[in-house]
This record gives sequence, C-alpha cells and structure tokens, in this order.
Amino acid sequence: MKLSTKGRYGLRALIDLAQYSEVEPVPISSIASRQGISERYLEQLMAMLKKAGLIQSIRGAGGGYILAKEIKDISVGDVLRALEGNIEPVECAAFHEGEGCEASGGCVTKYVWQKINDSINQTVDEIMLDQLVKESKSIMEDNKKSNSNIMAHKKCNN
Amino acid sequence: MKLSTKGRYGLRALIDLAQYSEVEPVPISSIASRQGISERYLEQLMAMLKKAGLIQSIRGAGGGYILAKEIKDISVGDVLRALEGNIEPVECAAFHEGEGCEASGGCVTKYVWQKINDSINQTVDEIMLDQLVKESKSIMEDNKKSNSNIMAHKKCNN
DNA sequence: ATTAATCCTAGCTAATAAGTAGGAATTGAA
DNA sequence: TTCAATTCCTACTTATTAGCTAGGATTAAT
Repeated sequence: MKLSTKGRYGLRALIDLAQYSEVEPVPISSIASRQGISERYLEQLMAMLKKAGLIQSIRGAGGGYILAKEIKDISVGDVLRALEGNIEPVECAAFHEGEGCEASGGCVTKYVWQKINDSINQTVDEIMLDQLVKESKSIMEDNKKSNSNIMAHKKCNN
Repeated sequence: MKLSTKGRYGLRALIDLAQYSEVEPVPISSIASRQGISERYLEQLMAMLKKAGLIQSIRGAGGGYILAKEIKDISVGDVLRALEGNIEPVECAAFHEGEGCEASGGCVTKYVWQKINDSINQTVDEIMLDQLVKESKSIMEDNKKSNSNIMAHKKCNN
C-alpha cells in the first residue's frame, strides 16, 4: 500500500514546474537537478503528465514544459491519477454498475473498500496546485529571512 | 498503491471468524473453504492477527481460532495494520518529531501526504467489526427470503 | 551544422507479493 | 496408546511490479 515514486516524484516535479514556468518553458534537466530526480526517469513521468493534458511541451533548443491549464484548476488527484493510473487501494467488480463477483451478494468488505477509496479521492481532489505553490513560495521567503538552515541530512524519498 | 491480499483476504477471514466462532473455535480449514483462500496462506495471516492480539488460538483436535477481544472493539484499522504493517501510502521523515529530511524545510508535498494518511487512518478506524458482521447477517437473511441468487460468475479478488 | 531539447521504445535489476512445502508440536477422541 | 485434527514455525519458490537505464530518433533555435 505505497504510493510509487511516479506519484511522489511527479507531484514534486509539477509543483516545481508551476513555480518556474511563469516566464519561460522549463526543461526536464533543470527540474531534475533541482529536485534530485533522474532526468531519464523524469522524462517518462512528464510524458504521462502530458498525455493526461496537464502540461504542454515545446520541443527543440530553448524548449521545455509549461502548464496546459491554469494552476488553480489542477488538483493533486489529477496529478496522481495521471501518474499512478488508479489511486484506489482496492478495485472491486461490485463498484461498476451492472458488474459484480460471485460473492458480491453477501460481501460486506466491499463497503469498507468503497469508503477507503472515497476518502482518498475526496482528499486529493480538494487540494489544488495553486495552494501548494503559494505555500511553497511563502516557506522559501521565511527561510531566506530567518536564515534558519537547520537542515537534516537525511535524503528525501518523496 | 494497492492493498495486498494480506489485508484483503485477512479482513474477510476475520469477519468470517467473527460470525462462526460464537459457539466453538473455528479451524482454518473451514474459513479457507468458505472464503476460497489457500489454507496454507491463511495460516500465515492468522498468525499475524494472533500476534497483534486480535484472535486467540486453540491447538489440537477440535481446536481453531476465536476472537481475543469483543467484536465491537476491533476496528478495520486494527486488522489492516496487523496484516499490512503500515497502511499509510507515504512515509515521510518529517512526520516524526525531531526528524526530517534535507528538503523538509521547503517541502510542501509533505502536507499532501499527511492529509492522505490521516484520511485513510480515520476512515478505517471508525469502522468496527460488529457493524460489518451485523450487515453481513442481514444480507444473508435477505438473500434467503428473496431467493435472488443472481450471482455474477466473476471470481472475487478481495 | 551544431546544440539543446523532447519523444519513443526497449531492456534490465532488485524488491516485493503471493503463495507452496515440509515437518514439528499439541490435543481430543477411539 | 495410537490416530487424526489441528496449530505452529521456517524456509523456499515463483510471478509481478517498481524503478530505473539506455539508445537513438526527432525537432527547433542559433
């Protein structure tokens, strides 16, 4: 029950992109180096985000990526679903109209799975990227002022 | 981001056990055959549930398993955590007091992961097994009366 | 032309999930 | 006292997935 690096790195990358793409397109290489993600791997994540219609690409020298929608209209759910395919921990035949499994008549766990799925979807769909970018900028401001660089040396996995 | 068969089968098994262990201990073999789970695999799941203090075992002929606590005091969260170890989709160093990673100063995704984790935990902790067993019994009653055995033939994976 | 970029597909490696398997220990009943 | 039914413990196996790496084609600005 872990979110894969696709979702974890990808969300970070997209927030990074949102912050730096206001003036010009951002190449993969610069996101990758800021975020400490393999360029080659990030390429694939960007391809998924593009396919999902969240970002646009500009090929050739001077190119890179920009957002394809307004930042306030992209939810964390959009991003994670683009990258993970399906973020629901349990897929159950009984969820789809007209379908069901041999047990679904007497099955109670399906109610449990449904509630879990719903709560996750609701949570990720109500966080929009603009909130995160705003938050991120304000954190960076604070850090500059207070010069409090008490950084832990543990590597970030997320 | 999938719940493993440990959690899925295990919860079904425990609900089954709760329903059938009122008069006498239930052996693994009978749970396994009712639920269509490999006996040998279920053995291991039961061991985990026992270690977590949710069930008790009675060895030897005529033995089996019974609940170790009142059914109303066992939450779905207890069961899933016993089987999956940790049901939070993202583990982040910044969640633990006094810890953090190199990025946690300027990290915003941690807020996202925290919200997802919280919503899952809250959801599974507020469903108690007695609700599910009650529900299950009532479904079985209904099925008996209405004789509506329109069973889909798809196998259940959960 | 050269260089900086995206695009596309394939392959590789390590970890994890999902079970199988063998046999020891315990207990009730014939 | 033997047998059968059960849990217990540990190791092994197999299939799938995650997490990359790699090669080279294509596009466009200078």
